[in-house]
Amino acid sequence: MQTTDKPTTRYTHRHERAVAAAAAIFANKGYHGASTRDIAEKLGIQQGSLYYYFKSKEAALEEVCLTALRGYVSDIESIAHQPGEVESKLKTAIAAHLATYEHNNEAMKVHNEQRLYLPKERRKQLNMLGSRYRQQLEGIFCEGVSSGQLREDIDCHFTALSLIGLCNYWGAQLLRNPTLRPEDVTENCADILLHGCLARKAATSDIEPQTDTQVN
Amino acid sequence: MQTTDKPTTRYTHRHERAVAAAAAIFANKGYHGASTRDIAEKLGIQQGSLYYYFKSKEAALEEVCLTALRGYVSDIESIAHQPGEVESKLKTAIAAHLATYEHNNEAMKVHNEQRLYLPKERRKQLNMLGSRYRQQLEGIFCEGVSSGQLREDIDCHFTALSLIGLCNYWGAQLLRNPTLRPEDVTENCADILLHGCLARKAATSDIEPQTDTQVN
DNA sequence: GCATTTTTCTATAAACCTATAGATTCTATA
DNA sequence: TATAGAATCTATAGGTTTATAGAAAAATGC
Repeated sequence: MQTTDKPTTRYTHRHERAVAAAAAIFANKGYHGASTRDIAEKLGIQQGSLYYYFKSKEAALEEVCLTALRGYVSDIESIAHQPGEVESKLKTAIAAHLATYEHNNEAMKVHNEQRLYLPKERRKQLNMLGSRYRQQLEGIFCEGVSSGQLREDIDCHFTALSLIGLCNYWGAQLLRNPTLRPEDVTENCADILLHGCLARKAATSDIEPQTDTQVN
Repeated sequence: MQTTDKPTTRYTHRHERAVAAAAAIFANKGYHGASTRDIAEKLGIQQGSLYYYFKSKEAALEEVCLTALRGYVSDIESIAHQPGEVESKLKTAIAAHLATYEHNNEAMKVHNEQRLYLPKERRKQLNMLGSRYRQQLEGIFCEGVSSGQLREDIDCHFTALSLIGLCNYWGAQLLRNPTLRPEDVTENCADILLHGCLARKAATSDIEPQTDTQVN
C-alpha cells in the first residue's frame, strides 16, 4: 500500500487502471456476481495482488462509484452557474450527462445499478454528490420557472428527477448499443422534455391544472 | 415435483408463494447477492426443500421475471386495442405501467435490474414479451401521429422507449418510497411527456381573455 | 385406519470466494 | 552495483454456496 506523501505516479496510474478494471467487471457481472479473481485477471495479476490496491471488494465498489460521480457533478455545477437561456442550459446538461456515459460508461452504470449494495455508511459521500447533482439540476428548472421560460405549473423536483431517470436510461442504452449516437439521443431527450409530444392546437390555452404534490 | 395433469391447487398455491418470496429476496439483494437459503428462510422451509419448487436458482429468476411481464403485457395490449383519444390512452398506459409496480413491485424490479444475469437462452421468452410491450406502446404513438393528435416530428420508437425508461425509473422510486402516490406520479409523468416543460410563448391566457383573432 | 402420494427435512459433496501472511521479484536511486 | 522500498506471487484459512439423494413427515383418497 502506498503511504508516502508523494505518491508515485506509477502507483497512481496502476491504481486507476485497477479501478477501471473493477468498473468493467462490476458493470458486466454485477457486484455480487463478480469475483476479485475476475478483476485481477482483467488486470493480468493474481487474485491476492488486488488487495495491494483495494482494502476490500466493497472498497473497490465505492471507489468505482465515486470516480463515476466526481466529474459528473462538477460538470453540472459549472453548467448551472453559467449565464444563458434555461433552454440551452438544459440541453447542455443533458449532453453532459450522456457524455459522461461515453467516457466513463462502465463506472456510471455501476454507480446506478450496484451502489445500493454498499452499506449505508459507505454511501454517505456518494449520496452527497448525488444530492448536489440533483440540486443543481433542480435549480436550473426553478430558474426557468421564475424567469418565465418554463411553465410555471411544473414540479421542479419531479421534473429534475425525471430527467435524471431518462438520461440514465438512455445512458445505459448507449453502453449496450454502440450504434446509438449520443448527439441524437441528446437531441431527442431535450425535445421531448421541453416540448412534449402533443400536437400544438390553434388554441394555446390547453395547459392542464396540475396537482402539485411534493414528491420525495 | 408435481407431474400429474391435474396440478393440486395446493402445489400451485405454494409455488406462487415461492416465486413471490424469490422476487422479494432478489429485489432486495440482487440475484447474485441472494442465496437460496435466504429465499427458503422467507418461506419458512429449509434450503434444500426449495428445489422441490425450482429446478435451479436460475430457473427461479426466470420465473420471477416472467410473472412480472405477463400481466403487464396483456394490460398494454388491451389498452392499445381500445378505441379512444390517444392522449387518454397514453395516460391509461402510464397508469397501468405504474400500477404494475404497485401490485407486482418486487418482481418488476427484479425483471428490470436482474434479467440480464440470465443466460441468453433463458431470456428468449422474456425478450418476446418485452418486444410486444414496446410495439404496442409504439403503436399508440404512431396512431397519435397519423391522426394528428401528436406532433408529426416525434420519433415514435425513441419516445416509446423513453416512456418505458421514465416509468421504470418512477416505478423503482415508488417501491423505495412508500409515501409517493402512484396517481400523482402518473399525472406528472403524463404531463411532462405530453406537454413538455417549456412555457408557451404566446400563452398569456390565464389573464387575458382569449379572442379568436388572437392567434399565434 | 391404511396405503399412496406429496411435501419437507437432513446431510453432504464439490466448488468457489474473500482476505491475509510471508516469500519473492521488480524498480529506482545513491 | 548495492540497497531500500514497491509491487506481485503463492498458499491457505475459514467461510459460504448450489444442488442432490435418501429418509421422514404430512396430506390425501378409499
